Amino acid sequence: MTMSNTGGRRKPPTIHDVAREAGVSRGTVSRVLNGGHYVSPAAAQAVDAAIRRTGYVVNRHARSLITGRSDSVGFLLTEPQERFFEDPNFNVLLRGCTQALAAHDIPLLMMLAGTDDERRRITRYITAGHVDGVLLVSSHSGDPVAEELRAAGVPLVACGKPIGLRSKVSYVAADDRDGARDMVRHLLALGRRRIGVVTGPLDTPGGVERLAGYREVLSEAGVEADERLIVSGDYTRAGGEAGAERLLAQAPGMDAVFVASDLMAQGVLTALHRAGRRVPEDVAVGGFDDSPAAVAASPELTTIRQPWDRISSEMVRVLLAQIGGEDPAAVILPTELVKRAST
Amino acid sequence: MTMSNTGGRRKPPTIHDVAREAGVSRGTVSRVLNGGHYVSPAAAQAVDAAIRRTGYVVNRHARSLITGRSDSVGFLLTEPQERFFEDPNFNVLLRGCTQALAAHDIPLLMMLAGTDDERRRITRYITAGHVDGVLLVSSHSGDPVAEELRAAGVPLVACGKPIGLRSKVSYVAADDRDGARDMVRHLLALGRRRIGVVTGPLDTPGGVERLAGYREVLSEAGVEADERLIVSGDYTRAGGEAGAERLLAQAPGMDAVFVASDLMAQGVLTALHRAGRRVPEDVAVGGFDDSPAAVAASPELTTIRQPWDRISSEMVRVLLAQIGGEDPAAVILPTELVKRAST
DNA sequence: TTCTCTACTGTGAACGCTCACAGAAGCGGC
DNA sequence: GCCGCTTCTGTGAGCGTTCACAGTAGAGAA
Repeated sequence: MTMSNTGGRRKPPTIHDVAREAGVSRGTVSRVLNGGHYVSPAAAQAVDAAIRRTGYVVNRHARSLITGRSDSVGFLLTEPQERFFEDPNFNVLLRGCTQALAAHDIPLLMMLAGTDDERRRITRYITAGHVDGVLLVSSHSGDPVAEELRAAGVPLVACGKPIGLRSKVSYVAADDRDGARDMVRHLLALGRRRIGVVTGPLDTPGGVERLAGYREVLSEAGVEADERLIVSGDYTRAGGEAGAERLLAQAPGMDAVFVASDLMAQGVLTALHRAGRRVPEDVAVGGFDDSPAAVAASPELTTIRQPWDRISSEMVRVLLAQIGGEDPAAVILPTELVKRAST
Repeated sequence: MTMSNTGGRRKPPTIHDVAREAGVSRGTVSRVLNGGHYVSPAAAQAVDAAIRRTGYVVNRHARSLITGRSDSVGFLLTEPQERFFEDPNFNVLLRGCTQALAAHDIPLLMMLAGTDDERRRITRYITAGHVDGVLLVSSHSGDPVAEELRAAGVPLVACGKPIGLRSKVSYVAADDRDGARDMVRHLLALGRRRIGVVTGPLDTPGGVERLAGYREVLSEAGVEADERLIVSGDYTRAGGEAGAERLLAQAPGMDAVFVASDLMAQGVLTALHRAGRRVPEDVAVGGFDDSPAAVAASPELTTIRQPWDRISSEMVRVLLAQIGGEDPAAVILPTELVKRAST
């Protein structure tokens, strides 16, 4: 009964083959596979050896069919994908989540819900139980998908604090407000007093929180607030450029700018350069993110580093806990001021 | 028999429920689900209605268990992940593949094989039949993983032409050589004659092919070859900078450079600027990729656009064909010259 | 009428696993 | 001896689907 090796794939060994090979029953093999409780050392060893000899790998479909779990997790990206897909942080996050899940032998399923059609398909897919939980990456949080999935009882962890949701949603986020405070304190320590800010979109938690941190520190320091020093941006390079121009027009005496993202900060640098302002001599510029854009800029950007590697591992940790039955949780992680040439 | 809606997930309807609801047998429902052949219009309609009423979604695990297919595909990234994860093209590719697969209702599983450990785990996972096929993104192609998977009979499509593989591997690639030819012809048409080149790594197909295109056009045009005009780079910004410096030292009379990637071209611009050469007046600079770096550069880069969206959709098409039993195939897609300010 | 062919439908078996349960074996205490 | 308890093992059932097969009904041909 020889079988050709080329072309077709050979039928893989089953738990039954392993049991026969090890001289035990299916049940015993299954117990070894799932933690090894109530198995004699001799049996466990025989099974391990048989698994190695036969090259057995568990059939996840058969397992899932009976357990009801899929042992897989969705990585869901909603809404304006362009913004994310150009964001290098997205890559770090994706990689971190994939690796953290791999350590638990859980595959990550990529899901994009840009259009309404996709959103419906994916919601259906998820609520049908094809994944055990969802890692949600959404920009304008307050996402309807999150609400819907939570209502269906799907374990869910968002990246960044969701705002305006009624149901309780787990999330992991960097401490945006504290990062902003650090940056503005740094600018104050350099002797700057007319500090402008280009915020992120104010329907995002990052936009709101970073601005709040800015206001807090200035008010603590007794610097009078000046709304002309505050403009809002959209996290794009062009938005940063436009924001800086507006600031220069409204508040020519500005001696520093806190920009809510590195990409926007690049635009700010361009605009300042064009206006003949030297950085950092005339105007100090602080970014946020510590993205590759920060070191690509000239001068290199002082910025706030978000702990993306920890964010991803925490997201996975919280999600798995929730799948295991624990309650939703929020995790806020500290940021770090990275000093470079622009301040 | 009411059931709490909050908290636990309700047990989903099965094909049996649908059959009962529609007044037909499981077999008929299954036939409707899988193409609807040999089903009367009346029955098909009744089943469709029942599916809608019950909110039935097929249990993929049960299906996979019996069909032996997983109806899922792996997106495998091997080796130096850093290079890829910083490459915006990676994002476009990932998104394109995800969407193209979604159209066939096939989930994409993210797989990273950076370390040897991961490589082993993933090879095992794949050959165990947990995915039906693999989309391979590998830098230094000639990848051992590709060979191993092909040997195991796993359908596989590589992004970019694999080199030095014994087994026959499908691939989809942009026409690197032709793109290079277009760029060099463009530089010649501008009257440039001392045209330098910063190549990609010469163990990658892109590195080899783009250099070949350069040589071809110059020899066709009767321009004498000068090895001092050729330096090799590594696709990084710093590598581009170093390459340009070497070119300026070896061939000061150079009036154009063809750079094998936009990121390197940014470095080239920096070096030229430092050396006091004006772009494009003194030295014209052509890039490759049309990445965001191309428009971020100043002056904006003339470059070669690779059709990433088509590359991803073709990869999926070829892979699905191969899963369907067709032979491995190679697809080469045309590139496009994008003229901007640097030439 | 009868036979054949096509279009359609229902049924049991099987996919590979886990789970619940029953039972065996060993041990100590009465 | 019997009992209970713990540790370990094997067995049958069943998860939700597809597939092969058997069977029915109706149309058309002989």
